[in-house]
Amino acid sequence: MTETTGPALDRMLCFSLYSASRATTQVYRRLLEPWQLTYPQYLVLVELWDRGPRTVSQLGEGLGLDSGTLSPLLKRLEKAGLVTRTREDADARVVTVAPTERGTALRSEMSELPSQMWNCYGLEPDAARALLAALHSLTATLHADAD
Amino acid sequence: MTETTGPALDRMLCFSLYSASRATTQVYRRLLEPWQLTYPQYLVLVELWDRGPRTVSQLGEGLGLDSGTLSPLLKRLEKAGLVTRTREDADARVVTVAPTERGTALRSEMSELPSQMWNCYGLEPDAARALLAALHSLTATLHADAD
DNA sequence: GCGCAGTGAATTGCGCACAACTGAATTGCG
DNA sequence: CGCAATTCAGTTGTGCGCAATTCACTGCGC
Repeated sequence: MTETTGPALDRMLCFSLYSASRATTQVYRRLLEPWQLTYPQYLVLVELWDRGPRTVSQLGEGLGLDSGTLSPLLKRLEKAGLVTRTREDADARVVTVAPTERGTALRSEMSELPSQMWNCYGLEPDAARALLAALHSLTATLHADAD
Repeated sequence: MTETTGPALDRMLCFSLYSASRATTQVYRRLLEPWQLTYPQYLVLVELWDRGPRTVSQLGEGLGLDSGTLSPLLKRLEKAGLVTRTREDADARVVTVAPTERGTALRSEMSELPSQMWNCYGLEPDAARALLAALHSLTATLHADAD
């Protein structure tokens, strides 16, 4: 039988998401420690590896973050020598972010990371797919609510 | 057919959790606005309503937060007149947090909030239960991994 | 009683998130 | 062309998260 009573927080979906999300970033913190990267910084690199050079807006679109979060984060990645930030000639408002050679090299250095994470999750492929789909759908619904 | 390719971030469970979690707190931000409460502050109140006065450690246990997060947060709740913080006579290291009359009154004022959230999620009861269970299990697994 | 390891909360420092704002650059419209 | 509206990145300010440290207090052994 599934619990329908019990601690209030355990019945709140928001709290389950919040807890699960923080639990994953804690695992990432450990895995990313050798590269001195934070989890959001890693996400930016994943996006750059996956899609190539991106403007700040495009990164914001992909990650759901605004310039208030990205600008300082990208500055730190630049300082770490992992990305370059170049203002476009054609439109001087736009800054394009591209991985440096070192930034690109990390892709293969870190290639085991995703499978390490899946091991940590300990989910069957079907369960993983179902959870992924449920979360995408939920996020889409919530973003739609926001209008 | 389910996508097995596509944007890298969309295949990462961590990112789905991160996105979904931020999407829920954004909805909460809007719903909590009338009371000028943040989502973590609301969680503290829920815990106090559910379990009665709690020490800082107990709150930390329940929410998975440490004193570094809770101490300033509780100070803000105290300043807002929603909780009291009293150092125990029996053990002066311990601080007990209790809702004030106003803090308790909020419980009924905000009683519609949970169902409003469930409406936003737009999930069938079965789907909601399944998601909740999957997330609890995942969080437990990840916490176990951390050892 | 005295010292001392251990505990509980608070503080410090850093990096997100996010709202609000700024300022430069561009677009579009008359 | 001229200029107002828009766009893009960056800045500022607040509040988490979390590691590391501090500080007061407790309890234990002697």
